[in-house]
Amino acid sequence: MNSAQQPARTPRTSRAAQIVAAARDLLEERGRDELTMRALAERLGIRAPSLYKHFRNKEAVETALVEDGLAEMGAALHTALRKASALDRVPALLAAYRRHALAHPGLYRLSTTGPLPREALPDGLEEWAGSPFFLATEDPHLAQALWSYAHGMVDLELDRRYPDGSDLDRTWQAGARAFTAPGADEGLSGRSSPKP
Amino acid sequence: MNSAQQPARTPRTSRAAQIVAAARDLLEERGRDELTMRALAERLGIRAPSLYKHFRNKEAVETALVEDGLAEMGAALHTALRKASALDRVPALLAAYRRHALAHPGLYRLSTTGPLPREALPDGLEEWAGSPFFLATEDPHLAQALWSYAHGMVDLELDRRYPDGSDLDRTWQAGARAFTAPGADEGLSGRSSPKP
DNA sequence: ATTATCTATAGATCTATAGATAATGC
DNA sequence: ATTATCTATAGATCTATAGATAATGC
Repeated sequence: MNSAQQPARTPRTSRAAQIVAAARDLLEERGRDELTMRALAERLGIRAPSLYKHFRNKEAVETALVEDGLAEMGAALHTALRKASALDRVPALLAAYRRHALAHPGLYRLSTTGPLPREALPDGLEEWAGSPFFLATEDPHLAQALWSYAHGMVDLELDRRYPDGSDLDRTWQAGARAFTAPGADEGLSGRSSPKP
Repeated sequence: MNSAQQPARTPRTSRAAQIVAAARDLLEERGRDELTMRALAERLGIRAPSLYKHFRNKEAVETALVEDGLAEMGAALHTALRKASALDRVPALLAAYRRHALAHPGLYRLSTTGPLPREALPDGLEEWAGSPFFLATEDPHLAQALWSYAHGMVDLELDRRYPDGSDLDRTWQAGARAFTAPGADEGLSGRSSPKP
């Protein structure tokens, strides 16, 4: 299981890094639909066609953002696990997941919605980002379920799907309890082992 | 808790119903971005401006689809609960949720993604559709967590975010076990009660 | 009479390429 | 020399309104 090093990142020229930074600001401030090549250029004080000297197309800009999103979420989760006591791994992981996602909702959405451009991402990044869930539980299927739970909570919270007055802190707690209850970890003893 | 009658639906002229049916086919066959007023008209053999005699705008067509999506998911879940034995409620509910969502992925996505047009939906429909989760567990917070789990699983499955070779049947089982493990239901005795 | 449809069109976008010009690095 | 930027523009869309014409219901 990959808990060690973060995989190597795709190199970026400094101009490309500036463009990605501006794209990210735009994404967080104005949302995904308004992340257009025109708006991005305008924010950088250049004309849209100039962007194409740095990125092949719009998708390449988005892929760079997805890469950042996965890497940063992975870093947040690995850090949370490292700091947690052995008994508190699941709640610590969930808290870090929620905090990170809500702090960067645009990037979270971009990197968790729709098809993942796996060919264009660094090898191992996706697995590394998800591996904390597999380190926090015994059974890999339970790990996938836990990850799905965290994603579902964040997704619904970002979309304001919970009724007004919901006490989401307590809902997160209830989920954490379910995933750590005695017996949650048991059952079919892990025959097949899904990866993150 | 609203487990009884499905709330009254918004009335539709027969032509409006045909338009919604065509919109739904388009949504399932070609996806959300390709659900345009032009494509919809073309599928019906008319010109796009004619649609505006039946729906105020595109959003109104989408709201009608969301209404159908919630009502049908609610019906599927209520039926599943009704048929399940008292001990099997959680797994039965999860199985029905998954089956229904995967059978109508376009509609599922449309009705669970982005802001919900609550003002334009029938009163009580959203609550009724979600109430089965609250009937399947004791603690309302656990119910919200269970709902979130189901949504997260479906969302990631539809987006093919699980690694190749994942045995999702077992992942669903692991989650169901977690939410029914002894102790999952316990903890803070329900002080505040979120609604579905 | 009323309703459904049509044509024509306004008004907004977007992504991306081609080729010219300005700025920078050796 | 090479790289970054610019202007100009092709080529696709979309949603929605206005006003004319055809179809339908009393």
